[in-house]
Amino acid sequence: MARRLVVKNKTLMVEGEPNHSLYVIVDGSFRLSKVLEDGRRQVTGFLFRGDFVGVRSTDASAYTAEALEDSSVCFFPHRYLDEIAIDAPGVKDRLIARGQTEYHKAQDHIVLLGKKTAEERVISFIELIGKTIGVDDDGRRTVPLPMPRQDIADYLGLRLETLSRTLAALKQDGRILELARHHVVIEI
Amino acid sequence: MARRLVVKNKTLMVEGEPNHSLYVIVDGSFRLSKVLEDGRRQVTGFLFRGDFVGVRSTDASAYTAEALEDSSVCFFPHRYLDEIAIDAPGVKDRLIARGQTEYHKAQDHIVLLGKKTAEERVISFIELIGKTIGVDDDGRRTVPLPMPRQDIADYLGLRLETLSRTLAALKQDGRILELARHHVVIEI
DNA sequence: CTTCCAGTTTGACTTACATCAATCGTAAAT
DNA sequence: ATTTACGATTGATGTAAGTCAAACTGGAAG
Repeated sequence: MARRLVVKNKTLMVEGEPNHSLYVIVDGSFRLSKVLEDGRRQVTGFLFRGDFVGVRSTDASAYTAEALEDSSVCFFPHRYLDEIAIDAPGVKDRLIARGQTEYHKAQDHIVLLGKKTAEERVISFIELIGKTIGVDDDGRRTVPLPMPRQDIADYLGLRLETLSRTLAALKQDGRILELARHHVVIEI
Repeated sequence: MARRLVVKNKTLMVEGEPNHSLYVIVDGSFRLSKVLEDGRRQVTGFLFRGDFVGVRSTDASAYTAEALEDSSVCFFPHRYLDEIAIDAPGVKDRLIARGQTEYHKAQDHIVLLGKKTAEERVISFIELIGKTIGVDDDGRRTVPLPMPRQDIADYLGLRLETLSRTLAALKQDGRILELARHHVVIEI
């Protein structure tokens, strides 16, 4: 099981370029994104400790994966993975299960983008990140936001000004207890 | 390989209810959707001949799958599928590959909802459906639209009035050659 | 400690799409 | 052949979010 360190803003995988390894995030966080020809960027997801990326070998990755902070990953070249799978039959079942999990997350993202208002999107986002990497203490949950506002806006399909105003409004009426650049605190 | 007929508007699988079979669409078409508690509905995808649904056994399906027209499917209960997979080792690889394909389609949908204008969404939709079930003839592609306008609007994250106006505008400036309830014709 | 500056927030104004409300078209029922 | 009814279209108006622009902030560098 080889390890690799990925420093902040470096890519693990680039949209359109080949990738022949499966990665598991051991520590840190990543942003997944796709860009349209004219440069508009959509952030399609964030990865944290325990998440997978690169489940299939491909000559043209569907998205770019970039480190939001200095991070470390485990990687398995697919050609070795096939050998492992022969000895450990459960591996493929777990890859299928993982793929379904990712697909279901994508579907939730689709619902968020298709049907929710700006306020609902921001609340859903905080809850989503909070569930994954939030830290609970005394009825309060501190939700780290390792990504810049522009990334959150691009994930939520909002302009960053709208995101900023929405966060301010949520703080204003007490639905966010504490609001800072790299974290928010909410009630559980 | 058991067959099953599904008449128009009947469900193959219901959000929140258990499902223990893998289905392959043999003929016809299906709509995948999820609803929020307040009834807002997001159509997350459409399935056509050759598509899979129900890749994993689950006690709570992530979405509802309904027939857009009288359709037929092949189904494999997962408990039999495991036996098949032992004899045919390639099966699981194909399921993993199929899962990735679905995930990539979901990512394209996310980009559409997050970054595209109403006009771009409608054009992307027609091209997407056209690639899958369009019929080409003499430089023209007839794209069947087996689903009602409301389904298309819910897929594109638009109101149906906006969809209708956008289609009319595309017809107006010749980007759609022919526009009818159940099909459009475009240049290839 | 002070300056710098990218990231963020706030303000003023605009717009794309939503909403509300008729009206139209067409395929099925009488 | 006429009526019905539901899906689709069109029209008038409203609004959430976008755009453009200026001001603020807090960590990094000197």
